[in-house]
Amino acid sequence: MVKAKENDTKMSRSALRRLREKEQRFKTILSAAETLFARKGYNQTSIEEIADLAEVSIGAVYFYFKNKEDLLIKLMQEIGYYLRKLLGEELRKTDFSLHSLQHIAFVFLRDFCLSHPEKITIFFRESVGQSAEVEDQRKELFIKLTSEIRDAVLKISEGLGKHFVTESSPELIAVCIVGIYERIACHYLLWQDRSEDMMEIAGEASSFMLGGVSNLFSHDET
Amino acid sequence: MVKAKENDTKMSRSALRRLREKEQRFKTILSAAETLFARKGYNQTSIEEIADLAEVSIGAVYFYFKNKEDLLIKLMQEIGYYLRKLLGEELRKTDFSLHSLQHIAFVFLRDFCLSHPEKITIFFRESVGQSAEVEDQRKELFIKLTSEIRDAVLKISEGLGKHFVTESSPELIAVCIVGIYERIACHYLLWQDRSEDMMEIAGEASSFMLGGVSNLFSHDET
Amino acid sequence: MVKAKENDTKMSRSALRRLREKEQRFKTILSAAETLFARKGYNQTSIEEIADLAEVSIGAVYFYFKNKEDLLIKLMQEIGYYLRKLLGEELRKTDFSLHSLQHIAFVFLRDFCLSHPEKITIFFRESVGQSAEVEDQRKELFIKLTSEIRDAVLKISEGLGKHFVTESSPELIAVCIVGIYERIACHYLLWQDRSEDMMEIAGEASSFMLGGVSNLFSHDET
Amino acid sequence: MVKAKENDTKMSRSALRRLREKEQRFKTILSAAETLFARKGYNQTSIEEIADLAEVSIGAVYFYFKNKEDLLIKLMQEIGYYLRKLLGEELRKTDFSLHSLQHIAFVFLRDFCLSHPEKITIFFRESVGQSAEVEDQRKELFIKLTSEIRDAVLKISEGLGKHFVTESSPELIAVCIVGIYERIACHYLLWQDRSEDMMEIAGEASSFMLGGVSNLFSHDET
DNA sequence: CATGAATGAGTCTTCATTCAT
DNA sequence: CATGAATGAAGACTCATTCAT
Repeated sequence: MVKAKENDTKMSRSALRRLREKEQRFKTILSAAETLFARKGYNQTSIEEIADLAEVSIGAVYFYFKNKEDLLIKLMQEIGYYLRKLLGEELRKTDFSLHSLQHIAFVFLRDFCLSHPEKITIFFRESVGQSAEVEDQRKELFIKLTSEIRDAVLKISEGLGKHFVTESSPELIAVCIVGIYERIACHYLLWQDRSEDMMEIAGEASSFMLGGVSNLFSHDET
Repeated sequence: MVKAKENDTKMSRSALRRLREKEQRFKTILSAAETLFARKGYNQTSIEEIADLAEVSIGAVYFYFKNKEDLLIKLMQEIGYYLRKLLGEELRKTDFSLHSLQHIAFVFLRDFCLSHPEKITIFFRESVGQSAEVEDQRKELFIKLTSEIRDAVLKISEGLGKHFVTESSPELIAVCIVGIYERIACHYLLWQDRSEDMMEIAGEASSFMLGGVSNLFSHDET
Repeated sequence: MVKAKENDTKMSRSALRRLREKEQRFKTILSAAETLFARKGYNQTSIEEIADLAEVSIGAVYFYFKNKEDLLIKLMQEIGYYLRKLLGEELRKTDFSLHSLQHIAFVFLRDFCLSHPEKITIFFRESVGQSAEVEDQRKELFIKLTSEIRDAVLKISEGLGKHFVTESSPELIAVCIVGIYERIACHYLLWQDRSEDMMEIAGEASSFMLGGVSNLFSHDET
Repeated sequence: MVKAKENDTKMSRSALRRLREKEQRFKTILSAAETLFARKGYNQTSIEEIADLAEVSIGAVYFYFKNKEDLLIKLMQEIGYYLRKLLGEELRKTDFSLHSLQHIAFVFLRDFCLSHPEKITIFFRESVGQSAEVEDQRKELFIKLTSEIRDAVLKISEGLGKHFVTESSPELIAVCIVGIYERIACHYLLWQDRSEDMMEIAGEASSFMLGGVSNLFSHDET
């Protein structure tokens, strides 16, 4: 009995280790893909190159991922998960003032864009125009982000005791905010390397954003 | 002499006709590429399909265009030329009031996005992440658009006798405006088909934009 | 000694159980292969699928069978063994009249073809044109079957006190008989599903067969 | 006018030559595939090998044939066309006596099997068990052959003023005949090389066949 | 100039087989 | 013995591009 128990523990240990190793492999391959997709572009990267960088065989890539497209989709999911977790944490801490919107935008630029240039490259460039499935993934993530920002905007307005000019204003505001920060990331980080000026840019951008939001508050109360 | 002249005239006539035919061919092929790139995607479209749709031979495509990438670049140039002409005309008519900014945005959505869905598909999706050269073309167009908007914003501020908080504000404002309208086009036209609501959306979007611009006006002047 | 004996008995018991289990495993895997080869085709079936259906690991398949080809060969051997046992039993019961030939054919169609559609699929279709070794196996089985039928035909002719036109007639007769029943199985069972009409078909087929055999009896005696 | 006509003729000439060359290419590639499929087997032959033997590029193979399977299907069609033309000519010449059946069988063995060993290899071995589409092609050809023989048998019986035991007898007879000659071809040509004895075998085989046919004639007529 | 047949490098993908645990 | 992750050779197939006619 005792021995069996010991065996059990032993097996569970080695099984756990195997599981950990599998996850590690998965991550290593995904990370290699991320690096190469960002560096050379999705279409210009071959599975063989990914396998080489991850120091595994071609077959291993296909053991962990259905095909090349799957790598990109999984990468998008990971990016989406990371980004939404990051912003979600900030949203949860928020005091529902306009200031908190500024803070979230700031976090997006500093902790996502500046810290993970490969991720924005993939999200804003390499995942565009590849295939219907990837496009769906992209669209879904954008829509989720937009609706989360819309909800935050709505809550902030409630916190301020204000209404918007129309019912659909919060969504439009969210779309505008997403657009602003997407373009800032592309313009100042992917195209020009203005990393050092980013915090200054972020400041003005949040002024712009807040001006935009304020302008859609309804004035017909009290 | 006379004969030569006759010949000259003759040649010039047929030469002109040939020239016209050549231009026509060029346009037909480019138009076929536009249609297919927008419908099936750049990577999923083969030269043969383009030749078929344009009712020319594969060789003809290569006579008028260096390679497949060249088709996309020429298409981007055409789109860029068209868009800048469209916006340029509006900018020239402007009275340099904030209202004129609204008008330009309106024209962009109505006369470009709504009227040419294939063009925005190519510009905002199919031309992304393809190759360094296409990316450069995209970047260049974006930067030109941005700087034109920046100049307009600057002139408007001068017209209003106002300054911006920093010297780089006009550029940032332009980046934000471009971002807002790019995302609106993607979100409401490529992803959701909200063509009918577009004018309403345009109204709120311009409110947002104007609020953003106003918020970056410097307040330290008498 | 006693203890050793006890141990021996013990080992022999568990060894027997193990042996039984091993045989069971072997059969389970072979049966899974049979099912899948018949359903999806040999080339379209992967070892993994066989392992899955047999509820064993890929490694287990390779423990019991040298390689994929070996599975097919073992399957052919099993089919051959089964078929020859079936026909052999009938041949042993025979009274060496022409009637017994009829009976054997009948047994072939009813107890082999109708009862084991997967076996005829593999024997008449999936084992064809795969590899030299499989082809050899097929050939060997066909030749054994043919020579058994030849021997039966010979004995029957002796029983009837007749000779054949040439010495090689019995073999040719056997070849013809095998061909007739192979094609009947393919035509009426694999291609058309005429299972219900099979017994009627069998009747006429045996008339044909007997007519063929009779026609090769030599007439130059007494 | 005259010149135009000349030009026309010229173009038509070179166009014709091109057309001939295209057909030639097609045949060369198909012939290379036939040789290799028969020699090494369908699965063991790569497109590259076919291209090499035909002295064309891999791309050329794909220009003329949709894919590897298409090569096999086209080959089967060609074989089927050839075989049916061969037998059809004989059937047309027939005097609708039992003797003509013998003749057709003889032609099949001599002019098809003996003269085109690669064709029977592909038809009786390499086209078996490859894919649903190839199997359909095979089946269709077999069924056409069978029904042609059935019709011939029917006409012969009419010529002899005889009936068969059942309405479906002619079809069964055709199935048996096809089976007999298929197996003879496999047994004596593909497996054993009994080419020299073929004519002798053919003689006995036709005796067998005729015996079989006669045995299915109905006896209940005056 | 126009044609479209021909090229062949480049990639993805499969899967039988192995072997460390 | 059993497992199943890992291997990597092999092959089908694509398609942008060229060039002889």
